[in-house]
Order: sequence, then C-alpha cells, then structure tokens
Amino acid sequence: MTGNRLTEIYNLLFERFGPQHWWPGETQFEIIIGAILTQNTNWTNVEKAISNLKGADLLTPVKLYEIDVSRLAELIRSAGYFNIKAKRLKNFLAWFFNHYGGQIESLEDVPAGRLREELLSIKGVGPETADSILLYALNKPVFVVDAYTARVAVRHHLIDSDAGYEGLKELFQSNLSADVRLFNEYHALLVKVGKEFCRPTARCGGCPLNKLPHTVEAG
DNA sequence: GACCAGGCACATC
DNA sequence: GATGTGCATGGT
Repeated sequence: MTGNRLTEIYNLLFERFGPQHWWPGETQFEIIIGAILTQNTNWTNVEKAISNLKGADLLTPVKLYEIDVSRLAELIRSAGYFNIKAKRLKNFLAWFFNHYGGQIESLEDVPAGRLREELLSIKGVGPETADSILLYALNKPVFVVDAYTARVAVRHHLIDSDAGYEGLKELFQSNLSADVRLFNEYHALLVKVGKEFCRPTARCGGCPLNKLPHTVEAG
C-alpha cells in the first residue's frame, strides 16, 4: 500500500523532471566535501566554495588535511557557517586519516551499517550527511532523508508529522528495493520538487504530485 | 527587508 | 525526549 504510493510518487516525479544526475561532483572525495559544505545551505553557495578549493589546487585529502583551518575557512566562506564547517571538514579528515589512511578505497570495504555509526561519531556529521556520503560517494543503498523528504511525506500523509529522521528513512527503505540508483534518483527528485513546489510557504500550483491525496500545511 | 537554503551540536527544561 | 538557539553567505 505505502510501497505502491511511494512508487507512484517516484514515477510521477521522474516523468515530470527526468534524471537529476546526482551527485554533482567529479570524485568521491569531492562528493564527501560537498556533503558537509551543503548543510543547511544552497548548493550554488557550495559550488563557489568547491571552485575556490579547486582553484587553489587543494581539493585532495592530503592537502585539506594539512591546510591551516583558518585558511580553509576563508576558502569556503561562500558556503556559509564557514568557521564551523572548516572545523567539521577537519574533523572528518582527522578521522579519515587516523582510521583509513586517507584512502577512499578503504572506506568502500566497510559494511554500510558500521561505517554509518563511525561517520555519526564525527562531530559535524549527522544523519543526513552520513547517509549522503554512504549513498552518493560510496554507492551504498541507504535512503537519504532531508527537510524536503519530510515535507513531501507529511503533506501527502505518508507519515506522521512528528516522525523523525530514522522514521522517514525506514518508511522509504522498507517499502522500496535496496537499489542504489533508485535511492540516488528518488532523493534528488524529492529535492527538485521541494525546491519548485513544496516550499515551507506552500505554492503547490502545477506540482506533479497534486493528483495524490494532499493537505497543504504552510509554515 | 524578510525569508529561505540538500544540518548539526549544544544548552536547557 | 522535546524544544530553542547559534552558526553565515547569497539568492529570491
């Protein structure tokens, strides 16, 4: 029942918007850095920060591990919260080098459940960032939840409004096949429809999901 | 000028 | 365990 509804939503979104080509990043490492930088921030702001790092030829594990945190903060200023994000990147890099020698391939060998717990132990890496790294950088079949996911699911009565991150994640993971490409595209499509039609102040006109049972709760 | 954006940690009750 | 607050730039 819910599974069919989730599939119906996916199909409506894909028919309307097509493939989203996520994650926009050239390397696995770049995707991880982007996952931390995009916390509560518009992606266009993150692109400038990543561009700065590339322009300075610093977007490698070793170079970011060695760079001074204050210089890192200046380079990522456009991403917002730049002081705290510089620390968060450093926290991740310290963990990455201490436990995995700064080698992405070493991360890929770790079971997703264990790696998720380890990522969550890093200060500055919460559930969404951890799951984004697992799915988009490491190709593990975990569903990524974000503010848009919650808004769409609640407005279409797929889950209670007081459901937390894990509840939402379980909703999707238990009703869909554990498919990396499906999870990749589904999350990206939810972000797309969220940006265009499912904003906090509702403006649902033209939304491809309007044919579904629907209650708008602005704010 | 207010509101929003691909969160998270921490304080307080 | 729920709720509130700081973190900050840049686009609409």
